[in-house]
Order: sequence, then C-alpha cells, then structure tokens
Amino acid sequence: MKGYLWTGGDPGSQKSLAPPVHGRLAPWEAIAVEAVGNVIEFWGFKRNQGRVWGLLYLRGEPLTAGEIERELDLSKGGVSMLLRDLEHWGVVQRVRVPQDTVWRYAAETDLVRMVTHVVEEREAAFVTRIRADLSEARRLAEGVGGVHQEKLRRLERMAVLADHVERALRLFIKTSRLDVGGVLGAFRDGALSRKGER
Amino acid sequence: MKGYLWTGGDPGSQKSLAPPVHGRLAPWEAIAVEAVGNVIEFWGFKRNQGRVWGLLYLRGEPLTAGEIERELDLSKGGVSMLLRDLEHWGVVQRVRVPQDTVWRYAAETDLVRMVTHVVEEREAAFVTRIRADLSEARRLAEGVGGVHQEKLRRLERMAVLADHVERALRLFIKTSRLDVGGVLGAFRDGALSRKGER
DNA sequence: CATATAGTTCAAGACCGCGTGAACTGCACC
DNA sequence: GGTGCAGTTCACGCGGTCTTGAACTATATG
Repeated sequence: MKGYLWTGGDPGSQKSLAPPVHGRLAPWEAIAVEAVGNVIEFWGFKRNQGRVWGLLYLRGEPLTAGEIERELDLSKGGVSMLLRDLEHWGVVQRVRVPQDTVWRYAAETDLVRMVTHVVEEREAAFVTRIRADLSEARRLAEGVGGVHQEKLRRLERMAVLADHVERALRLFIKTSRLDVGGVLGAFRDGALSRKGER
Repeated sequence: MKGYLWTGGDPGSQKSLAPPVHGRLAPWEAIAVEAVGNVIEFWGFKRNQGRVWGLLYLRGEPLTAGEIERELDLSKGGVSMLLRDLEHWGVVQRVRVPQDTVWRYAAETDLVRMVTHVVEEREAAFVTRIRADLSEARRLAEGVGGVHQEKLRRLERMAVLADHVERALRLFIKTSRLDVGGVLGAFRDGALSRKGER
C-alpha cells in the first residue's frame, strides 16, 4: 500500500498485484507468497518481509538463507537483513539441524503476532504522544489570555477524537489476536535446536 | 509514519515530532496542527493534508487558500492540491461569503469520516483481493498433482488469517465511527453558501 | 480591452526508503 | 596458514512520493 486509491480515485488503474517472474517457485506458491507480501506492505512493513515469511510458512520446513535468496530473487545482504528483522519480531526462528553447519529459518505460526506487536508499538509511542501534544497545546492556550472559549472546546474535541482512535485501535489489536493456531508444531520435532542452545 | 520503530528499535532516537518554525501561528496552534499532521500521516495520508484540516478545524471559521499558504508555509500549488483532496473526501467544504470574491474553506466536523472512508476503500479493494489471490493459489495447487496435503492446509490457514484481519478491520471501522459530533453547526449560519449554489 | 488576483496543472527537483553488491568477519576444513 | 562458504554491514543508486515554482486558465475590476 503506497499511494493507492488516494487522490484521483481512478478505479480503472488498479496497479497489478500479479506476481512477477520467479526463480523456481511453483506458480501457486508465487501467488501465495506475493499475497502475503501485499498484506504485509499494507500494514506498513516491507513487502519482502512478508514474502520471506510467506515462503517459510508455506514450505513448512526451515530453509537456508541461500534458498530464500534464490526462490525470491533477493540479494544476499537483503535476505540477511530481512531475516534479522523477522527474527527480532519473533515471527521467524533460527534453527540448526544436527550435523549441518548452516542456519535455517522457520516461520513462526502467526504473522498476526508481528502485526499486533508492532501496531502496539506504534500505538504506544505515537497515539499517546499525540494526546500529550494536544493537552500541551491546551495548557498553552489556556495560559495565553484572550483565547476564545470556543477554541478550547475544539482542542478538547480533538483530544476526544484521539481517545476514540486509541480505543478502537486497542480493540482491533485485541480481536486480531485470535490466533491461527499452532500448525508449526510439526517440525519442532526435536530434530532441531534453537538459537542459543548451540 | 514512515519507517518508525521498525528495524532497530533504538528507543533513544525518537525522531522529533516537535513543530517546526511557523509563520504567524500561535505556539499552541502550531502544536495542535502538527499533532493532527502526525496522526494523519500515521494513517497513511499526507502529513500536510492533516495540517491543513487541523488548522481549519482549529480556527473554526473558513480561511482562504492564501491564509493557509501563509500560516502553514506551503506553496500555492500545494495548497490547491491538498484542498482538492480534502474537499473530495468531504472533510473540507468550499464556501463563499456573500459579497466576497474568493473561496474560503471550512473543516467538516469529523476527520474520522475521512479515515474510515478511505480505510474502507483500502479494505474493499485490497483485503478482498488478497483473499481472492489465496483461493486462486489454492485452486492452482489442487490442480497440480503431488502437492502435499499439508501445504493445502497451510494455504487454507492463510486465508483464515485474511478473514480474521478483515473482520477485525470492519469492527475497527465501525467503532471508529463514534462520531465526534457536529460542532461545525456554528458557522453554517446561513451567512455562507455552498459550492454549487453559486 | 488591459490588468490584477485567485486558482489549477504539471514538469522538474528534492527527498527518502529500500535493495543491491562489495567489502568484511567468522568459522570450518584441508 | 590458506581456501571457501555463511553471514553481516554499509555506502551507493534506483525508484518512488511529495513539494515546489512557473506557466496557464478563470474571473473580477477599472
């Protein structure tokens, strides 16, 4: 979601969401991966973060960075950074199969966690901040003489609006939590170890 | 909201949200206007759309394009385009005072309308599309032989996820609708005429 | 009609985030 | 030590969006 339906409306020009050519991905995989990429971009993340997660989730079994690189046609460095982010958010796990030297990466079940997590962050660091700003403005305005009563009421209303948005957001986050459940259990079969227990 | 808390976390580097220097805005006005700008940017609109609306809302009375230009330190062309957008979304009204030649612009009550409206659009044009993509992928996958049962289940789950997100979104939109009420009635006092009844 | 001012449009440029690719680190194996 | 591969970091460039500023249209006024 960049500049989508914004300005002109112009319903005819729907940017194509069709998947581009891929390396060795099966067509249906490409579509699904791309779909996740779109969703995730929609939420304000990087499209490729979504694509990587999507691929890992779809494949079910942990992939190496090199495989991801090939399948999604990304650069080495890019994959590294994307994985770092995903891992950091806890939606991807770095695992090592017993007598192999390379790291592999597995999708954690819920992308939703990532979304909610970060939406929470945004909310905390932001909407809160907005409210603070508004009440600050109100304080200042009260201090100055000659500010019409009406204006104060308007400021107040803006704050109310922020409150509403905040409450709605919280609600949204809460309901989003309805988890998709733990499919992944399948390959947490003990054949893998987590990062840290090296 | 650009790249905010994304990658590194790094809580120390909070980009300053403090208002920049302004023309003749009172400090408290500047803060409030900037706050709206931030919120609106957060929602995926242009910061300046928010600032313009904020100014108009705060002032209560219709302003000319020139005034907006000066107060917010924007270019002529920019103001024109911003106002067009806002008007188009129905959050700003173009009015003309009786024996004056210039257009003035007044803030419609609820910004929320704008947000919900567009969020709806996004949702309609997008999440729906995602679902379509996913079921398309599923169809394809079923067609091809040898696609493991497990993978189909994963696709299914992704679709479920999309459903959840959609439902949550709808809920969110609904609760956001709690309107802030009609303050604006004040200057719809008959002294103004609407565009079109010229 | 000439002039001035309000308003619109659009090409050029500023700006910014993302991904690339090369340089680097770390580690294993010979 | 040397070679090779996995993984990380980062300066740069591409591609996108937003804003500007100038050219243009529209409208009122003398």
